[in-house]
Amino acid sequence: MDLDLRKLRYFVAVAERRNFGRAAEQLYIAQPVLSRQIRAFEQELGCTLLVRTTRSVELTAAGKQLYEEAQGILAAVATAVRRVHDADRGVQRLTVAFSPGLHVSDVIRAFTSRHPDVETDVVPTRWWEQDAPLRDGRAQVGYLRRPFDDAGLRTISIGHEPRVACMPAAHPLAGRDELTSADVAGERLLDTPTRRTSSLEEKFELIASGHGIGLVPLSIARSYSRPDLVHLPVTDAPEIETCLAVLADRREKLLRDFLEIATATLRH
Amino acid sequence: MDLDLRKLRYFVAVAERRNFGRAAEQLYIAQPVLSRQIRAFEQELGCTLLVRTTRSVELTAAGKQLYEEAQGILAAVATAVRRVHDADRGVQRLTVAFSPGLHVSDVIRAFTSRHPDVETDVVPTRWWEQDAPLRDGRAQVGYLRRPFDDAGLRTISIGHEPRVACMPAAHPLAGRDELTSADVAGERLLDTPTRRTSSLEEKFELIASGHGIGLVPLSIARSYSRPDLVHLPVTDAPEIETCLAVLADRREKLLRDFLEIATATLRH
DNA sequence: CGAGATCCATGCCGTCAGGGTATCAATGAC
DNA sequence: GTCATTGATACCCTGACGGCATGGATCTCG
Repeated sequence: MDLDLRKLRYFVAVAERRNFGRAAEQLYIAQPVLSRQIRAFEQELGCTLLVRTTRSVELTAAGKQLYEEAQGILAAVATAVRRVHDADRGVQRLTVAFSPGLHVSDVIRAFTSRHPDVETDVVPTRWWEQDAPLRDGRAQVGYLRRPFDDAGLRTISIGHEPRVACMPAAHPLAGRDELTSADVAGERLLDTPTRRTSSLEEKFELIASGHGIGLVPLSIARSYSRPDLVHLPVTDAPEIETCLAVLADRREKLLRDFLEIATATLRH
Repeated sequence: MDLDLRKLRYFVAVAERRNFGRAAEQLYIAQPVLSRQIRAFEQELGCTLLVRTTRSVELTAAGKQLYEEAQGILAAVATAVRRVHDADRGVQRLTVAFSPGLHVSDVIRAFTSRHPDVETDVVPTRWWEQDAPLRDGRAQVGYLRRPFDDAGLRTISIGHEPRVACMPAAHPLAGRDELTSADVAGERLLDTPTRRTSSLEEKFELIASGHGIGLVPLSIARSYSRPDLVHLPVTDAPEIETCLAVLADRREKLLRDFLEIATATLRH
């Protein structure tokens, strides 16, 4: 829970050198200090990180895991500090999250041409937690595909796309040219994405293995075409919605500008 | 640089409450302590985070930025601790990075059916730094599309895909049915992805605006089709390669198993 | 096999960061 | 003008972190 970054850095040094003395030297502290700190760290975490003999130091499974996690944490801290300094110098920054298959470059370009001083960045989301980057502060605005967890989010619909029904090639309906929602009403639909059952790809996996049929946006169906699946237009299905989303309590001018530019850009 | 997580938590508490007294109460420390800690934190960072009057506390731009960054950092720390405990209890874990447009579910499924005890996860990469998740420990194996920075990586080619030439609809060659590499030899090619100039989308942007033509994998071309771009097969172009990549010094059995299953799964 | 080298752990000590209490100063409410 | 609220300052104490000296274990080498 309460993890100390200093001790984490110490651990990383030992993990990389596999030698307390050299690590201590590199850290500009005395070796006994390092021994104690690492031991204290292990006690705080409640598990052994290193197997020491007088001749060797090896990582336990927990130690290996921690070493991997440490990379990301320390990198995140470093970029955080840099960005805070940037912000202090007046640099503005906007990060846009986008879900698989969505295109954001038009809007990013329009936005940066209007705000050349603002640092922009994009970050891909995972299909089953599209809202995560917005909620944990990695992004301030998202291009997301419904449905997603929109509690606490303000959303603006920015486009529709036909849904197509996706089913195994061997499915009774697969021979048809097009379907109506009445046709698919009797079928088992795979719609709600959950962590375990469906990344986007796994959704197609489930469909291919006969667990049901899916209604997916046309562009996604096109890019994920597989020989064992067929896609059929559903003539009267409600179109699928693409949204802009921001945290509901955000009111910054920069965000308003982005939303305005984004919605304006869309009507070509 | 050397950021203290305790102080970061303190800052978050104040940022959320916008009140030192309440924040201190929530943190179970005395209010004067909190005042001093925050001030020390500001001095360490070298910039002001909060504007205090006796009646109100407001965030500066730097403070807002830090608050956003803090969310991600503290979340990352929490999951790191959880994963270390899991690893200590013997839970194994494998995270697969995949570049836009690649499909990993077949292999993930095959792998999890062989190793039901192993926690698997996938993480999308950004087009212009496909190797990043491998290098910072967020993933142990990647499904990447060449070219990427493979220094220190071990790669296994797992597939080829035809390249198609992508150019503006107004381009002289756009009327042709297909091209040879001789046709594109005289053209300005946009190939190396760099941070500023090209996310995948921005690459198409550049192409559309006449900065050159691109050679892209067929499946990508299909999913990113736009009215102002045309895609033409290049009959004799070398096919584009999809790779598995792992850090060169990784030799874990789990990784070897994954690579084996992955290569076996691919030859259907 | 014994001497020396190497390496991590332990004991003991000093310093300073972090936490507590008491109190002041500034501001807004009435 | 009085009082409540809130952040800052002053002063003290405890304990974590660092240093040094040294012990104990193991490997190497003659």
